[in-house]
Amino acid sequence: MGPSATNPVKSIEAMFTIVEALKELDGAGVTELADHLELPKSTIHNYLATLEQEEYVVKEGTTYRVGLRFLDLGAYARDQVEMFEVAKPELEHLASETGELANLLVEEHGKGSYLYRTRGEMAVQVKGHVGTRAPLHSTGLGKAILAHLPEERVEAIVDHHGMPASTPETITDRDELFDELERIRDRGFAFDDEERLRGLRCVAAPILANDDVVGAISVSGPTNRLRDTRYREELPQKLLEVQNVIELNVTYS
Amino acid sequence: MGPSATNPVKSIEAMFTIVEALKELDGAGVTELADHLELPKSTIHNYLATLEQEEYVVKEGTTYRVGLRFLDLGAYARDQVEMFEVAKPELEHLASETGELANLLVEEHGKGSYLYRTRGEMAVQVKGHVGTRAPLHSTGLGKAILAHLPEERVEAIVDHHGMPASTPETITDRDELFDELERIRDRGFAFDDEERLRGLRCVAAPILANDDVVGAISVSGPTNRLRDTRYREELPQKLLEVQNVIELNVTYS
DNA sequence: ACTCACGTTCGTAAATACTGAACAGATTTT
DNA sequence: AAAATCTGTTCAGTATTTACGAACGTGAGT
Repeated sequence: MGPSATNPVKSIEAMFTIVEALKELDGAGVTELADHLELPKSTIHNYLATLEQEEYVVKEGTTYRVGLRFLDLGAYARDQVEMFEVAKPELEHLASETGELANLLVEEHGKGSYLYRTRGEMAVQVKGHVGTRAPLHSTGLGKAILAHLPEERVEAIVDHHGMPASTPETITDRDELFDELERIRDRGFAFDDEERLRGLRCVAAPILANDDVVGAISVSGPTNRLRDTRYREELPQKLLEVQNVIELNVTYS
Repeated sequence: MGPSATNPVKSIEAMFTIVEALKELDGAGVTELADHLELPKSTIHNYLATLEQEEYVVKEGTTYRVGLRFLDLGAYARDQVEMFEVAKPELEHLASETGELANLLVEEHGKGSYLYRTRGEMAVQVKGHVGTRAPLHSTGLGKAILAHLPEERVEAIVDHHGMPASTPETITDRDELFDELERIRDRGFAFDDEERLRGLRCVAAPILANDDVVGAISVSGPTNRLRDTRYREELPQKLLEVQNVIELNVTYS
């Protein structure tokens, strides 16, 4: 799962530490970053100057910021996911029909990456932007994916990432997770009842292409609006219709 | 414009060369990349292994691909641009009202970065994804931005990037560009008559916040559909309405 | 069974990145 | 107005680290 390089290029590790700190701090100056990371000013300066030269970081006066060039690479990576272009309009349809938030997630390095999120009329304000990574075991989307991954991969993922609780409802027991995954396989879709965020429910379905999971889609909204038959039947049905359309278009293209 | 670091970290330069090659080749193996970049296999291997360890590159069997983690940084950088959230729904409105392609561009490092593109019913198929970078002098969006940048910055940008022709219509003469920029300032918006792509016309307007350009919006479509009063009056008017809404929301927020 | 292509490991020579101290601007304090 | 204190930046030497070729391991194809 977490393959560490035998001869890692340390400068690259350091660089990402710096860029991620720059993100965390919402931009920072040389001194501020040096203090934060406990590294010499001159070192930080060299890295930032290099990153600016490569145009991956922007310098505004005395503060450095994460640059848009990462969006070039990131959006490229997203477009490489075949399903994305097909799923996008379908999710928009789903969001506007349900009025809630519709999501698309894919697995990478044992975590989930949101490829797309689109809001319906009444949708909750989303916290994480596109590209955000989330644990698989504590989201409906993630569970839908795990349910269709080979068992040894699921084992490996859980071994490596653990099962940290996001809310009191998060599944933190291994056996319980495997039971849940079986239920999801039987049922064809997953529920997420405040397992990731308090007050947020979610219905999710996997996207399969030739028996391989390529991602998952979901609709999420506040618990008080997602309940009874709307939560249990209506939304799942709408979701499965969209799932079907996407799968058809992905498989034959 | 192109500030080269005094003590650049060469490994970082090399890393981006490798990642960008990986993008260009749409994923590649160690040997293929080594041949392409004329570097030893073992070197490439160390870089890719490091990038994978940091989860910025994905390994599928024997080929390495640009990973979605770049999307995390990229989407973050995009969300940092205040105007983005405000402009997004307005552009969607613009696209659906005109049926054409609506765009949002900001300047960074003397180039334009597309932050958002959304298609109306009849919109041309876009070639570049979000995040793509384009020259400023040869696009309507770019010219709209240049027109409101301090003259010395425009000089510096042109000095550094030159004025390469994309089509026969591209402005390649410095004086001609400055004349055009003045026309754009007087008029309040820019035309792009196949200067970037043959057969594609475009109307663009700057977004100003406290007299500073923060970006530009546009509508673009095929020349045969964008002509006469639709091109000269209708679209500009719609564009300026949207510009107005965005500027109001950006300035007071 | 052999070959060929691939990715990977390893040890070392040589390049280079890291560092603290000194420098240069800006801004704030006195 | 001078001084103190921020800021980012430069510099040069050493010690680390990277880059490299050759050898290795693995799997596919013949």
